[in-house]
Amino acid sequence: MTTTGMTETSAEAAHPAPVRTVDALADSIRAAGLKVTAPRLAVLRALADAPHSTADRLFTDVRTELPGTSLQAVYGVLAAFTAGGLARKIEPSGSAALFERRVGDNHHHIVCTRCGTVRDVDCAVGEAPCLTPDDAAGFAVRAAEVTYWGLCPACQVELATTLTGPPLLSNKGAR
Amino acid sequence: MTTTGMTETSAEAAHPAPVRTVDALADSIRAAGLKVTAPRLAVLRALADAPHSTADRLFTDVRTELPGTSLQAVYGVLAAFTAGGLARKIEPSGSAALFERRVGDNHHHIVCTRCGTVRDVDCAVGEAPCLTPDDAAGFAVRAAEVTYWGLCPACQVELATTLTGPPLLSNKGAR
DNA sequence: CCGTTGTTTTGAGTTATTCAAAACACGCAC
DNA sequence: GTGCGTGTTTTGAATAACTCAAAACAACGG
Repeated sequence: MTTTGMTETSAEAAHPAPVRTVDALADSIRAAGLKVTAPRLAVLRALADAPHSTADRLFTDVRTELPGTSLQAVYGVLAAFTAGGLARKIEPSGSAALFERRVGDNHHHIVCTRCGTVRDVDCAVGEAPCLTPDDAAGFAVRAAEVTYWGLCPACQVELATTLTGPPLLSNKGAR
Repeated sequence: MTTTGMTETSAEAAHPAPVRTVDALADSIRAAGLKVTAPRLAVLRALADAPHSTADRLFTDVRTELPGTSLQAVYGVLAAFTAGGLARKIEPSGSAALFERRVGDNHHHIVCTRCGTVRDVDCAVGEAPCLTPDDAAGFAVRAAEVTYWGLCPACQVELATTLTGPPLLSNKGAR
């Protein structure tokens, strides 16, 4: 655990309400051309509950409902999901990879520099956003990824009140 | 070296011509409030020669002119440079951290999904670019970082001619 | 129900990076 | 110029986050 918890606490409804019933989850897994298995269902549900989670966090979550699961299984499931378009992998600088159920929309992320919390941010520029740099140096651009860095509301408050300014970035498991 | 050569071959003049004379390099190090040492000079010069290099690549480069240098020293130097505003660290998904001499301007990067080459891209939207998302979810935004993904000119050619397609370097968000 | 093929477990390896203690050296004071 | 204090670098080792591979296992089409 190099950096922070980089996860969401709980009630973190994504814009499109995430599917949670077992059969709905199973359906989306099947729809991605994958076999439906217990670990996959568990990971997908954990992902619905806590977007922007690390593999490790998902592993812990999954273990509570499916104790026999291995970490490698979680990595495998996430790789399959990512390849199948069921999930998206993001890798903010300084943190382990985070996963979220992919919405197909192209949204971006804002990361708190202090506590590591991640939130979704809709693309300001509409559909294909910053997708066209002025000079792409001859590259055929396929995708653009924007990461915003800043202070989350909670950390703003903490910094404002706590004039005794100690922490700043890389605080431990402050969930 | 998990991925590819994530570096620049050679003649890769950054927009503002990089400083290369020993005393100029020394000056900028001093200006950052750091002691001038041989490893630091070597790393800074290597960085001028090959922007977007990994610590390991810089280590190799530095070794040719300063054989006694340790990898940890390079990491230390880069950390000091980054903290002192002499260099910038970028971490494209799937690759080790890359370093470049920071220009203070806010430019972004385009990464080839096939060979890993990185180029600078000026911000299309002017000074403070995509810095203001519509809804920042209450975050105090401090910075925005854009990463473009696509095919570099060379790889476009290779893919076009080599119809025998054994391509693709663990392709990222190619959607 | 059965076999095939895709998954998961088990066990081990790798890479990029960080930590810590001791040797060293830059550059200011004298 | 020389000595010294503090910042650097070397040396040595540890860690986090993944990845690889072989064997056990289980979905699901027939």
